Amino acid sequence: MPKLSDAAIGKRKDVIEAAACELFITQGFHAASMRDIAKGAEVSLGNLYNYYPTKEAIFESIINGYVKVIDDKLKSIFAQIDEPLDPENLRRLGEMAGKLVNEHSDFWLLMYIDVLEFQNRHFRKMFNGITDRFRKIFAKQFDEAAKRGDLRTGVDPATVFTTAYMQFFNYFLVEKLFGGNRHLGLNDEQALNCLTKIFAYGTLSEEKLAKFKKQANKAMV
Amino acid sequence: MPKLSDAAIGKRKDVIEAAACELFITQGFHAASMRDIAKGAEVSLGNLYNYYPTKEAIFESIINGYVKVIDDKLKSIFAQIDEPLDPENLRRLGEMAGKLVNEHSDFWLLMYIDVLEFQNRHFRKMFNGITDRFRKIFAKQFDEAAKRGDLRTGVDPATVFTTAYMQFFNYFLVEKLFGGNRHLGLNDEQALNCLTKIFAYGTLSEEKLAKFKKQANKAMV
DNA sequence: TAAATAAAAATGAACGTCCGTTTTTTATCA
DNA sequence: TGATAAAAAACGGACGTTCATTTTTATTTA
Repeated sequence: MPKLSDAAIGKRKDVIEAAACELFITQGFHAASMRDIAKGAEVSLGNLYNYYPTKEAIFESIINGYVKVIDDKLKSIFAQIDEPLDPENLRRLGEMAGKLVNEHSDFWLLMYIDVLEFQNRHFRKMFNGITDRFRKIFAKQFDEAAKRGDLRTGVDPATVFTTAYMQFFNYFLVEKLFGGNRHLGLNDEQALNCLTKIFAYGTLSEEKLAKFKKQANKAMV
Repeated sequence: MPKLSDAAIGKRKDVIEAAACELFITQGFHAASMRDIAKGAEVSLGNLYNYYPTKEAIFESIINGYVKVIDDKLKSIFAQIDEPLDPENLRRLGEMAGKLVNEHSDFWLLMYIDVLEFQNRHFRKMFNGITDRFRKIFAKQFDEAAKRGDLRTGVDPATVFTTAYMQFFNYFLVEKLFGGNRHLGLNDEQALNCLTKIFAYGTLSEEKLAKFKKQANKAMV
């Protein structure tokens, strides 16, 4: 048999990784067996080793692929946010965080596996210097907001944005994976409004808030 | 051999659970073997089954014990907070959350095991109705704060408090378990100040804030 | 065009080890 | 001695990985 095309190999790997991921996130890394992965991917046990040297290599490949997917989604989210400190945009950030969590909760389950079984070796970089990354992404907007005096004195826009970002993700993760079940006593819509409000009032200057109140939609205020 | 005293049995169980916990949190539930648990506890493999019917029973016993410990610590934390919406007290809540996370990160690792391998069966109750629990705990204070007009209009004190509570824990968990390493670009002290500030400004009425500013310590404003 | 070739891919049995649990044996002390 | 605890041995099965073998198919040859 001649060598398979890269595309064919890639396709097969996708099938294997989909099966493996499903097992990893439902039972953990060690509890998922190579036999079950093979069965799920409709590949023979031995053939798995033509595609990956070890079980851990499958795990790593899944993560690397997923990190790219999520990174891209995040980039597209940030690209949609022209004015990161505007309450309406903050709220949209929250909305999109919710969508991401609900559509890709696997990603965070893999992260918990990594925390537990690999000391978060594969995901550490996601949190490292996250504030500075936001500072770069929104450098222009943060700068202009500061010049305009949009922010309360002593408030660093990048830190605030990161805090809001983390809070949104944490809210939806608790709801989705930890059995929160309306843990704030609100539905998602209301919770988003509430969180956005806290961050808006918590970080914007009185002048900016006044401006915003004028044009705000009712649900927000 | 005569029957062991309950105290002796309890002591032995503590040793077994300590060894098991150590293994669970470093490698996950399935990767930790009964043989290693026995070795760690200096008990024979077979003898483990005189104390626990199954491996999962060990896990459950660890969790039940830990939940009690953490619940007690939380209760004592809340007992120290006479005025939950006062910025200084919010900050102290954050401090104590940090201490709890750093001293008992095992607890959250066990929670991640539970999320992964048991759909969070054993921990769900921790998040269920958490806001309403705070509403009860601080019923008097929230009521009086509302009467005094301490809060911005439309802000529910219990929700706000829960939000702050979650944010503090999440901050320290990211730092401790997810490789955050000053992910807000601040040290813990500064991060606490920043988070407290956001929540204070985000939720307190202008009058209350003015009052607070007068007597605030410098670091906070 | 059809058969032969050969390298790659796929297979599944086999390996040695370890798993959770059970059973049997031994030790202990009123 | 007799009940109980502890240790040891044994159980069947599952684990990740290896490997000799078979199957597959693009290319070469006739």
